[in-house]
Amino acid sequence: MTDLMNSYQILFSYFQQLSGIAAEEFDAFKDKFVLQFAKRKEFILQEGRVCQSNYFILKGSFRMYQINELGQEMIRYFALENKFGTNLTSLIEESPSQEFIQAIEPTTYFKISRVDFFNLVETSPHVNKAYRNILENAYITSQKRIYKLQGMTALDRLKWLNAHYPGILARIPSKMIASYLGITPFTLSRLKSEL
Amino acid sequence: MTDLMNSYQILFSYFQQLSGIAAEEFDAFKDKFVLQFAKRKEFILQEGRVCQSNYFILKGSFRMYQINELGQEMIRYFALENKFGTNLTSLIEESPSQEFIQAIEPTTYFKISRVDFFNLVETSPHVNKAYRNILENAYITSQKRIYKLQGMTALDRLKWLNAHYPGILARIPSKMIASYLGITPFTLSRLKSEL
DNA sequence: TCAAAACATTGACCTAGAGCAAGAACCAGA
DNA sequence: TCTGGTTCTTGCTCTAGGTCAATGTTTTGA
Repeated sequence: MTDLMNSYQILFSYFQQLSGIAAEEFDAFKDKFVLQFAKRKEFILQEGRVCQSNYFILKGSFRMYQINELGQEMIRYFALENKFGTNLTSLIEESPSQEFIQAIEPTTYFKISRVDFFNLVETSPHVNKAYRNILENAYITSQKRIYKLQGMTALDRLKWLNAHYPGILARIPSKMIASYLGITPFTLSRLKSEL
Repeated sequence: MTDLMNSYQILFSYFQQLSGIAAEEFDAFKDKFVLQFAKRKEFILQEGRVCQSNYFILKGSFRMYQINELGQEMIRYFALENKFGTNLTSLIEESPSQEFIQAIEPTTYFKISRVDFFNLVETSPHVNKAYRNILENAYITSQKRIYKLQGMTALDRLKWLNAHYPGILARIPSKMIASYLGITPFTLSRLKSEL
């Protein structure tokens, strides 16, 4: 099936860039990655459940978010095309997730189970290297986020987001952007006119 | 030298717990870790320089912080005893650090160069595993921090810090705690009476 | 041991951004 | 293509936490 072949090609390119893996090695494990589809607003992971898989977005987007004591959604991350995304904390610790993962748009993605994934990390030096890279980047991204969110005004944070993820304001609903930035949709609406 | 031996013992325990490494393997590379001392307020890393080493605290503490456009210090992390601490972003990317690392108290620590460290990560599966664990925890900690800092009131953040790092309020100067929590020392002073 | 400097507290203000209500514009799906 | 429900905007008001100034309290290093 051409579509699946093509999707594997995209995943292969991803691994190859991060680790220089050879096609033969990739072919040997690629079937651990299962192609999946999610409708708009479909939940991939519910709060309270242990995250069982790692996901690689082919087309569409996921959002990772929590709901706090006051019932407000707090978005931590938008997983866009060509990115792995999961609740790493839950996946690593096998602890109940405090996050939801939800498709924002109709989304095509690969899914690999925790067991298979960490097996690959342990047995394939190339996957190990790619995982290390994913972790390192996840960490770096989250550090940047801490520094950007703290100490900047809401307007500056918005400008930063816009510069860093061009086009995201057009693609993702404003209320989700607001949640990601830690401001209310009201404030965001007012700030957009100042951009 | 007893002191050095003892310090290696502590580092060995650390690695052993995370990876189950054997004493022989540890002994083969332990001399890559060099014992160092820093005076109170001594800088370990200056902003703008590429971070060259990873550090393991034996006694004392480091703080990692940035200075923003308005000249305010923003503390990201307190490295206490028995923890690795460095500017991972700069160390990994070999990019100029945007952070300072400074000893808060007189501090005894191990230092290992980037080259030696990543060599060990590549060649020793046990160190690789320990590094993975460090990265995973760094990531998890920073995720928690994002969720705690956003959406909680300043008082709740303070309570969280106090519960999570018992005794830190007595040990670390208030103005640093305030900076870590993203509030002013004035606000912290007022909040402490509400604890 | 003690002076100078750094740190902490408190009071009186001020402001960025929240909350809420009401209405307008925009979809998604049937 | 229409329609009912989301989403977005805008005005008004309110509050958590910031700023600044004045004063008291620790630290520390010579």
